[in-house]
Amino acid sequence: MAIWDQEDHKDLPLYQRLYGYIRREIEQGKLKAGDKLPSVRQMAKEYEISRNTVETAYLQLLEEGYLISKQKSGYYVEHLQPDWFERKGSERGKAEQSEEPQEKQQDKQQDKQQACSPDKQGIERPTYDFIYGETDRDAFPYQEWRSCVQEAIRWEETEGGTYDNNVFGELELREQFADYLYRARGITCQPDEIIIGSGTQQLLMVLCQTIGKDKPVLGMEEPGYDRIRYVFQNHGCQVVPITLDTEGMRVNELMKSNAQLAYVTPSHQYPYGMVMPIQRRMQIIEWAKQTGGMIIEDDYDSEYRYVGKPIPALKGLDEEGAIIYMGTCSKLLLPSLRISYMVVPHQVIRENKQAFRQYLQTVPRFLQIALALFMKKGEWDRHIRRMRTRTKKKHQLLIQALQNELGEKIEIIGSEAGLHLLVQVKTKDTENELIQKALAHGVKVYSIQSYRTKPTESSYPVCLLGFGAMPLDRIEEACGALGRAWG
Amino acid sequence: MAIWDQEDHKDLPLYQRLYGYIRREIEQGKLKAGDKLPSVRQMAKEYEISRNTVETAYLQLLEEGYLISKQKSGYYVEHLQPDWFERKGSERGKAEQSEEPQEKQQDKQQDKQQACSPDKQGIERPTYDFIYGETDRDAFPYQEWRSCVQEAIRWEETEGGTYDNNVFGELELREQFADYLYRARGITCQPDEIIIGSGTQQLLMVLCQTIGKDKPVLGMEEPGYDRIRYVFQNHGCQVVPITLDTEGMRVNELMKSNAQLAYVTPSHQYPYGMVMPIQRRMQIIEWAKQTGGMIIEDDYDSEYRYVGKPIPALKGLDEEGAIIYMGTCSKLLLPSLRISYMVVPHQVIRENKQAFRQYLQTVPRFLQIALALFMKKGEWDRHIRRMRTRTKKKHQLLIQALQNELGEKIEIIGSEAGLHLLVQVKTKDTENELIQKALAHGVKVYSIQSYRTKPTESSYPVCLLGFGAMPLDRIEEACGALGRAWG
DNA sequence: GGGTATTTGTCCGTATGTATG
DNA sequence: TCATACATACGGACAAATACC
Repeated sequence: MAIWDQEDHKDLPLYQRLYGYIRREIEQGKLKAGDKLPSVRQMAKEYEISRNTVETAYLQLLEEGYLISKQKSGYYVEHLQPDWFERKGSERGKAEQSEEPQEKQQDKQQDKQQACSPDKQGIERPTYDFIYGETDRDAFPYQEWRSCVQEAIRWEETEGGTYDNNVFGELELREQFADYLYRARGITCQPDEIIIGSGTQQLLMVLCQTIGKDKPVLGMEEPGYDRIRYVFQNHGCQVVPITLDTEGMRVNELMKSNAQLAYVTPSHQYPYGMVMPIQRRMQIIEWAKQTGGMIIEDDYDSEYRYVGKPIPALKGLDEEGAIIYMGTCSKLLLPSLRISYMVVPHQVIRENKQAFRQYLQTVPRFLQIALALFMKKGEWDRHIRRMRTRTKKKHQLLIQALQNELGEKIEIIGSEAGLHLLVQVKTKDTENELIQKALAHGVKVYSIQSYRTKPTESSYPVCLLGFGAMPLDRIEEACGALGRAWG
Repeated sequence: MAIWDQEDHKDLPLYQRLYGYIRREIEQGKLKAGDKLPSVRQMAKEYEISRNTVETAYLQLLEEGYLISKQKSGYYVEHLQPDWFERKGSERGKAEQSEEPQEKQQDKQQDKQQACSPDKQGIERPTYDFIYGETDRDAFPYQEWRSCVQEAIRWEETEGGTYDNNVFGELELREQFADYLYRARGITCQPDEIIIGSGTQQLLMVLCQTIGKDKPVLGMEEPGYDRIRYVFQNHGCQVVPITLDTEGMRVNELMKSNAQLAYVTPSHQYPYGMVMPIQRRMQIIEWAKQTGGMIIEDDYDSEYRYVGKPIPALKGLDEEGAIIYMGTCSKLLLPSLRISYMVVPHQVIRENKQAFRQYLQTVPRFLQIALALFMKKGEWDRHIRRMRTRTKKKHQLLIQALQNELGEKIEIIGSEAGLHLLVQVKTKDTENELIQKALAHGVKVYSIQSYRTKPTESSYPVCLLGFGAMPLDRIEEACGALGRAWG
């Protein structure tokens, strides 16, 4: 692998990548005016590419004035006017500011409503929407899905007896989940420990109304997902915010609280994105052991990891049966499918069986069957692979584009996994101002204020950018607009 | 015969077989990271297939991250992440047995657990099952339903924008419900007063956590549906049982209680089946007016009425906005579809909008669209008529057969509507003995004990017979067996 | 160093069999 | 029976990358 190849788009033609590399070297001053480039033959040999490829790149640079060629001597870097790049940037900056005055009212309304996280009710559609929680519907294998659904309905018509109906969910699907969790997340569990439900909120409601009744104090990451917090609060739980450090939830704080339940996102904290390292994991399990508490692990994001090894679930370390694991199909398939699941330790199920059975299954049966078929046929695994490669590209491109456009002005937080990242902007603007400015340039980014129980003091404002639903080919444009908005 | 063809299923498409072959080669390490694959043309020539077939296979591998492509150079094997799908569930199969030899115990437990209503987990299937809550699947227009589902998925794929997602449910479906409620139930409401949810329990949970928070005392019919009562109780509501007379809930009792909420089934009380006459209806509305209380009207059964005029919903009389109406598709279509809805008065929605929005919609979107299509095409109305005549026949036959077989020994309660009736047996046997005797003759009938908060004193035992799912031509046989069991 | 032929990925339209209504 | 839609399979054409002389 060549040096100039590393960070670039793999799908560009060779000669263009080489061209881009050399151009950047020149623009960044690593190659100075008058420097001699390696000969075409040399370059070709070094990087094991054809001479013609090198030459095409050189010729393009020649045309654009980056190089000059001296006959029978070599290619040399041209003397550039010093402020050339700057001018290019500044002209663009001014051009597009005239767009503001339309949408202000709307957004003020929205702010009031924004007790809750991103609302999809927005009336006017921004040009670029970094929404979180939607998926890339183009990547979804609708064809296979349709055929699975068809097959499932047919199955229910002909073979689906009345009697197999199960409040925990269809056995076939629970078997598939158990198998997947073992293979991909390092969790060993039995199908009868799995409960299926239509969304994490709904499953948490069931938990609150069963095991949660005698555990009314919950420790939750601060900041953390508001829609989760509301569920607990609306059940009369006292939610104790536990702050974060770089390793995730501060278990020391948890220890000092009188919480009997803890809600954590160890694989990829929401929204900050840190991964809980092994020591901290041991520590929180130790907390559960000492206090008899239960841990709720929300693995909402697990399919998306881009660097390093996949992080096994916390649940994989659980030997005491103190962890309830929650997974979802919303991020991988379609959020509108409404299928989630949780793994509840045997003993907990046994002790609360009666309580769990009070609640009817909420996921349509044929849908469960359809998903089980989908998984059985390998479409699930296939889709994971597909989404991972697809999303990885977006992820890389987004980070690169952000750095190109805003460079030193921003810091990117939580960028190894998942479908979102945080951007901290080094500015005196408030978060709201940033969001408004972005919107004025047609870019919608999101606040994380509703994820906090207390407003932030100090430090620079932070915005959330979800890129799961953003088309690959619009990311650069979107970041360009963002650059103009904030630059 | 190609190599990659040997062991594979012959029925798979060519490109998928090639895809699977190459994938296995990579997973087994025969093709290593960085290896170059034969060019599309080479591969095509070698196996005598079209280039595009090869290309399709390569593209799929590309999407899923097994390969990377270098423009005009070739396809290469990607560096795989170490242990994502390595663990093929070999060990897992064995683990499953470690599970206690529980199956049998379970059922003994179950009898005790029957704090909850009929559980569909029963292992041995009785010859005749008067189960309640299932529908006649033979009557369901699967053909039309499949096509609606197909169309809905296709719609979501092509036109289903991200932005119309609505926590209350899809507008199209809410419009259809509003229209139906007006035509069939005498209810005038706006689509934006309707909230869709996956079952009455789930909708009640949302209610409990929103408007129910400051109304913690609920009056409920005694006896009444246990699964409803649990929801309220598990939310910390105090459930005050209000006894019945022949006109339904005794509103006088409700007046004397300090309830701020009342749960009623005025069209067809569950399980006793009486209809609340107009005077009583006025009375309960008056109660709401005086106390500022809210009424929850559960119209679970409304489509099935066999004698006299259809009874309009209580909600139709509501001028104060004090009634929340609940309807469901479980009884008419399939219970496993999990679609219900409620009509919440404008003012209540307004006052609690923020709270309602905390909860994501739980019914899959495509399913909502499918049902909306189903209704739009007139299939819903058609199906209602079909089911009504069909069920009416069953209903008449059942009553006649019961009287033939058991005549004076029994009294039939609540037999003008619905999908179930109660049979009171003039005997010294206990309810449990009756159920056991019936079961010994292959007939399963159900207890209503769990619907009471206090056990019955006095009077003869009562059993519940649901006939919605019982085939017409088996009713007489079933009653014959019941006659032998109890006669 | 230059020119040409070949290989390569990619995009296009088209024909066939099948399932559905 | 006919019409439609769809997945599958095929070959032509093009431009980029490479190989060869």
